[in-house]
Amino acid sequence: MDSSTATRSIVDALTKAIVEHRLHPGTKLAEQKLADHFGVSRTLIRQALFQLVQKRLIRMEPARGAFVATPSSEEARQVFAVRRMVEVEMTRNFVRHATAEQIQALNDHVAEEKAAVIRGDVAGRTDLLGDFHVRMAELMGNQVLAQILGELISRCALITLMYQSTNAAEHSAEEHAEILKAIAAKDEDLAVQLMNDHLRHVEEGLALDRKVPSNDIAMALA
Amino acid sequence: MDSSTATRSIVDALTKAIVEHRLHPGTKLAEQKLADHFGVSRTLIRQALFQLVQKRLIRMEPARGAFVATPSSEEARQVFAVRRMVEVEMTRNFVRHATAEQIQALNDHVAEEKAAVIRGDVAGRTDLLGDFHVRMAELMGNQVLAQILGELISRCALITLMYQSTNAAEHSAEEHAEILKAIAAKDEDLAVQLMNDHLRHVEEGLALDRKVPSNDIAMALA
DNA sequence: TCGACTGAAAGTGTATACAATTTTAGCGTT
DNA sequence: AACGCTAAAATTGTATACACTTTCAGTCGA
Repeated sequence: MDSSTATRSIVDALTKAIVEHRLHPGTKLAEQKLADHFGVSRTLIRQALFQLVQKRLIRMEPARGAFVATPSSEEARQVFAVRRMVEVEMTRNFVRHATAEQIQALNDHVAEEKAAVIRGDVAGRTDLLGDFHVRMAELMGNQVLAQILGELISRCALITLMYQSTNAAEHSAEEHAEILKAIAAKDEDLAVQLMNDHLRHVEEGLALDRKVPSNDIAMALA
Repeated sequence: MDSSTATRSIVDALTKAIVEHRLHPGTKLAEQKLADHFGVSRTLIRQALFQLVQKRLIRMEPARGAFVATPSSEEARQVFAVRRMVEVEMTRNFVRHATAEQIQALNDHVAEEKAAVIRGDVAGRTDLLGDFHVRMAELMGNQVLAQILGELISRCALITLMYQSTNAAEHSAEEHAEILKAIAAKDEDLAVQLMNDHLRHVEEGLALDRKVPSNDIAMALA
């Protein structure tokens, strides 16, 4: 394992804070402050920060410290391109092998999504919308897939915060339901197409061409 | 970046050693020995080890230390399943957008592979065969894809060492050439199919059902 | 008022110290 | 000879120390 679970729990806490938008892109993560907050030494904080660097949720600049990542629009496009590649094929395989129980599990999940939408629970909604995709991977019994997809979706949470324009995510729950209907009908091509469209819609809801608000004066005025 | 490049170079050195089979699955990686070898303190070694855990090339057991990973056959199957998902779609996209220069670059690469095969350079061959897939991702300009695929392929190097039965990898260079021919002909479906077959062949060349030589007595006698 | 300089404060990067756990070696008993 | 017990050695996990870099506040000069 991560060896000590202490480091793991710090990673999880920071990941959650970043994904749930309680820590904004660009925010400085001072080691001593984090150490005080978690009640441990900088040693463990550093271990956690290095892991977050690998998950691309933060970046570290030499001698300057750690900052919540600010993914470029180019990186955003690449992340979505990979998601489409992975999830299109995942959907195809899922349609082929899914049992009634697995489809029911996803159905329950979509019901939760809709409930969160109705009660206006934005944080819960965002969480659940991402989990839908990871859940599918888990139901296929592929942990490797689930983990990779989970990381891609974490990055999408950051991307969404930085570039969100329209609230196109509003329709995501409905699109999930549509996808699921096609899966239940064992309509492989339709399910794949709907998943592809869904991911395209999410990406199109972002303003990836917009100039991103930057702290870098020189760049902002270039 | 990784902050200090020191840690990075240790990670790279260990990764290389594991992927090139100079460190065998299950080998204990004692921190002080590594520290002495690299001429740094345990601090940097630990940072490197944690990164290798995330890359799934080693595992760490609480209070017992780090060991070169011994992926299970189940994990092996999952890694290959993900590779097929990713690479099938990658190939499809590559066929659609590849320029003549990009195809030529892959052609050159396959030529190198064949040269390595002919001169009997096993280490170089293995390296090049994996790079073919990463190279395609890079040529598409998708760094995110290239990185994920690179990690999957590192894991495959470990898997191959543990489960290799036939030397089916002998044919890989030829299969790469076939795939490339289909790409050059812009035959999307054929290229995709050949890539799928190729990955299936590599997986079939492994003895994933064979009992893996285990140090765990209890398990070996179960 | 603005800008450049300077020294203190804060922060990062690496090494070392030390408690806690595991491994190893030795010894006696059966 | 095989087994179990015990003490020493080695190893890990976390905290701390310290050198070096960056940041910031205040001061001086234009």
